[in-house]
Amino acid sequence: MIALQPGHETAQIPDIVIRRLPVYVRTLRDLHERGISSISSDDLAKHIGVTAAQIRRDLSYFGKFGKQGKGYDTAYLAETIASILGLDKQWDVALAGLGNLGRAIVRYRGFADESFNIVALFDHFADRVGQEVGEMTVLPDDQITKVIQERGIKIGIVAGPAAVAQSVADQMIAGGVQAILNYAPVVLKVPSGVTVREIDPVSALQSMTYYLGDHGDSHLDDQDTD
Amino acid sequence: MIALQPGHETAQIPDIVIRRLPVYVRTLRDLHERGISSISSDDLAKHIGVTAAQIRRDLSYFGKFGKQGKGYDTAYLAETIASILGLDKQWDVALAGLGNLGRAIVRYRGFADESFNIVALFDHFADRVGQEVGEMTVLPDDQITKVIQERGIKIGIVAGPAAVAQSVADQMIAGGVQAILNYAPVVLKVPSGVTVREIDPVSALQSMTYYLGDHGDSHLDDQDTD
DNA sequence: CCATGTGAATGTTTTCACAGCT
DNA sequence: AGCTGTGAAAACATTCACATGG
Repeated sequence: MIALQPGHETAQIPDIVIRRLPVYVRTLRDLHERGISSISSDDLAKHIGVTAAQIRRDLSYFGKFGKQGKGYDTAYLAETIASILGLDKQWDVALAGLGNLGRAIVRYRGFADESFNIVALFDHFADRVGQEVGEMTVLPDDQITKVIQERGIKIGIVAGPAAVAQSVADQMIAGGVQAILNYAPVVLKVPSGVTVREIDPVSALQSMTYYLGDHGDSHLDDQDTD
Repeated sequence: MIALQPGHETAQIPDIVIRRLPVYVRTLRDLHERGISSISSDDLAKHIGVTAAQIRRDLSYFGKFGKQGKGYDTAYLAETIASILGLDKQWDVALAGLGNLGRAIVRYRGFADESFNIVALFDHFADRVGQEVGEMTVLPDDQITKVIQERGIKIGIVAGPAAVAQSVADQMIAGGVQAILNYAPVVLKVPSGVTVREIDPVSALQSMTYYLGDHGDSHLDDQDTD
């Protein structure tokens, strides 16, 4: 993790800015891989589908990364933002809930490639405990707190049904988890100091149907980042 | 779909409000099922994890649904909002991309329960074409436009890899799709009139790691609805 | 001359606070 | 007495527009 530049350490950075940074990293890495070593905020904005002013403003919270008249070095900026986010290390992740969704998440290679290793699996239901998934053994819920604490895991994924999601989250937090990715269709209550992001495809679909009616025109090119 | 009350037909309602409505519907239906027939904005806010003023303001875009001194009728409000969103009918959905993720989505019962039926499957890769998934035959990409048009499908799910996502989306849109749920880690370019919501768990995780560093305190109980 | 970084302006969203209805 | 619905205020986010530096 790099040091922020002087005058930036204490600024309170809006969460909405933080949520856009991963998309910048992904896009900049892609540009770099395609042989583009430098890019203006204008061109980057076109790739991402936001405004150039927004990119410049977002970056200004962290320092000065561009060269006037030239633009940004794609490789340097990608790895600088990645470092600000803490993506220059691998993070251990615990996952609870091994139904269809949980298994698909364990099989998914995208997390490991992007700084996250799922290293512990839990399930509420006895018939799943002891099963092997992705070379790991599924443990019972009552071990969540202990295992997370022992291994120093800071990130949890909740993939089980709504009815057990809060209890699982509570046990993860008791073990020291400070970030939860929640796939359950329920709003988790967490103490301050814990960040939650919801993955809610059903709500996403249900909100889009509004624009399929005879209401107002749709006209949004929404770029939700979750 | 119910008629909006007079004076509300033409108001331009913020998308951020629309995106919160599914959570209101879900919570109100749950309260109703648990035998709670009436609730104040204050109590509803506590259940959802937002402020009471926000709920009242959000609802005010659509009409007056409460009884002063009493609160809201849970069943009535749930079905009224559902109707505003267009959830009082089932919507046909086309899905492209039948890797692990796509198969998990087809198997997932949550969509069908919440107004969405996946009725057509497509894949770019020849070895998946012709396979049976969830009692449907996987069709090749070059049939996307035709089948969507013939069946009048308005909603698409893009579950394939980033490299083919834009091309698949373009073909869906050519067939008449106006709403896309995008699981691919790429920003889709779509014409005005088409709504896109991103499902991006990797970005969600990557943004939370920011708060696990020695930056500012985490303090957010984020309620992302996508 | 080009494109950043940023004050200032604008636009949007949330919250306050209370008049008014039941 | 309790709680809604909503003007007005405050907070927040985006965009403009330009001085500045390479």
